[in-house]
Amino acid sequence: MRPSTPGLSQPAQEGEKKCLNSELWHACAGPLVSLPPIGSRVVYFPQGHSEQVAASTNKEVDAHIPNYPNLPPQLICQLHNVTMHADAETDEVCAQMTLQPLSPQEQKDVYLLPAELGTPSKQPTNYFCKTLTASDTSTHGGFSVPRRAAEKVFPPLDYTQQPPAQELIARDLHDNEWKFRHIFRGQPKRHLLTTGWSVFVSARRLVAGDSVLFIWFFLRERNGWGTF
Amino acid sequence: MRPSTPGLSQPAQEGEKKCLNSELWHACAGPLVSLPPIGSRVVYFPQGHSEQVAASTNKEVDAHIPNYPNLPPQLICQLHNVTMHADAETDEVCAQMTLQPLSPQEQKDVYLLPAELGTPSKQPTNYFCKTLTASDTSTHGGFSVPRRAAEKVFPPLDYTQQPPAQELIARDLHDNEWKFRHIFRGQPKRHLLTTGWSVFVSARRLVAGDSVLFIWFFLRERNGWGTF
DNA sequence: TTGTCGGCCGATCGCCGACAA
DNA sequence: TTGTCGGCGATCGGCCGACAA
Repeated sequence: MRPSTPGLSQPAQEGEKKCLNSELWHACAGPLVSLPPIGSRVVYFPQGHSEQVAASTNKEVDAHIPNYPNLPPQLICQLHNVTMHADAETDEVCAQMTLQPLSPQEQKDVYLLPAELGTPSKQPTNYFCKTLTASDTSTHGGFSVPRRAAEKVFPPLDYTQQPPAQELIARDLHDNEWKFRHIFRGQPKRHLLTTGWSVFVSARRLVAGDSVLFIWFFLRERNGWGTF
Repeated sequence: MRPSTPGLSQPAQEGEKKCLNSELWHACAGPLVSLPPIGSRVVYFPQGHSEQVAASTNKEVDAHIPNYPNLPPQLICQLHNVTMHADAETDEVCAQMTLQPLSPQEQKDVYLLPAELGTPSKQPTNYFCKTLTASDTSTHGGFSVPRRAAEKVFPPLDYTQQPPAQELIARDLHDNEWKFRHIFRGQPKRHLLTTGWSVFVSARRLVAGDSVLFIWFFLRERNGWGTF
């Protein structure tokens, strides 16, 4: 979670769309990350923020990032806005917060409410994560869906058809839409994603070892070998 | 030409390689751009540099770029080093200069030599530039070489062969090597680049309307509709 | 002179079950 | 249960000259 420069913000998303993306965002961020509610008070550490920005942009602090020597080491602020973001390339998630410093008088005015301690993030239960194999990412075929995963998070197939198959429409963190043919075939029978899968692999430049996360019909992919 | 932060520099290239790249760099920069010789004195404008960096990085000056209010509007400097650069994606060229401010006494010590006025850049004559057509960039075929261009800048073909053909090895601004099959065929006869051309087009993500510039056996491509 | 196209052939893609780990 | 492979049909890439602008 990388809070960005105070004072810059983007319009918040609203309605059902926000709820859905919020769940996907939290699934990617993991159970240890919780966001404070809007209106609550938070502590801002200018020095830590400055160092973090320097580290993440590979620039020297003194050369490119202004530091304000007369700022106190920590500032009590009120949280005005939170927006969730994800890197277009890697799907790394971060949150952007608009903070307003409180005057000493304002700090005294309000007591720390228990609600401001932050609510633990709600983790989705209907999801599965798989590390991609060489066969999954090769151009030779599609994606092998682990059986329990398919039964848990995909819509049920009509097993009276031969073979049972359906079209899945998934949406990633950036609201891009992906279509996959989901089929149950072979001997022994197994779940596969065929048509549409290779487009996704090449578009997101996935390689063996990367992971994909499916939540209901939403998905994201993640680079590297990390686990949830 | 975008001079970068003073005080940062990279090792200069030497020998024949530098000469070749220097010529290619000047061909891309155009006839209006000339570089001052090393050791000469130049005037540095901190305010203009700061604004230019802000514009090119789309950031606000006051938010991310330190300005030094007690700097004079212009600084007489001595040029210690010049290195030529090109954007890895677009081949946009720029030069990086190491400048050292001169003390008032040092400024008096030397007279402005005529040599310091800068030598006009030497433009290559053996080159050609072509704006890519739909056929040039489609996957259906190769690249149509304008006849006069082929005769002027490509090595002469052996017309006793049937058809006359040869392998061209070209090197771009970044010292990447590209191989093309150059053939003279068809009715009426014309020069074409076939094998190897599509690899170049997809690697540099060229589309119709982009331009390519060939100099002897060296080449670069340029995005957009600009002309030389 | 050169941009676009149909023809054609080989390479690759991608869906299938076989098979074994 | 699922990762990899051979088989094979469909699609695409890319080289050719025809033709016209």
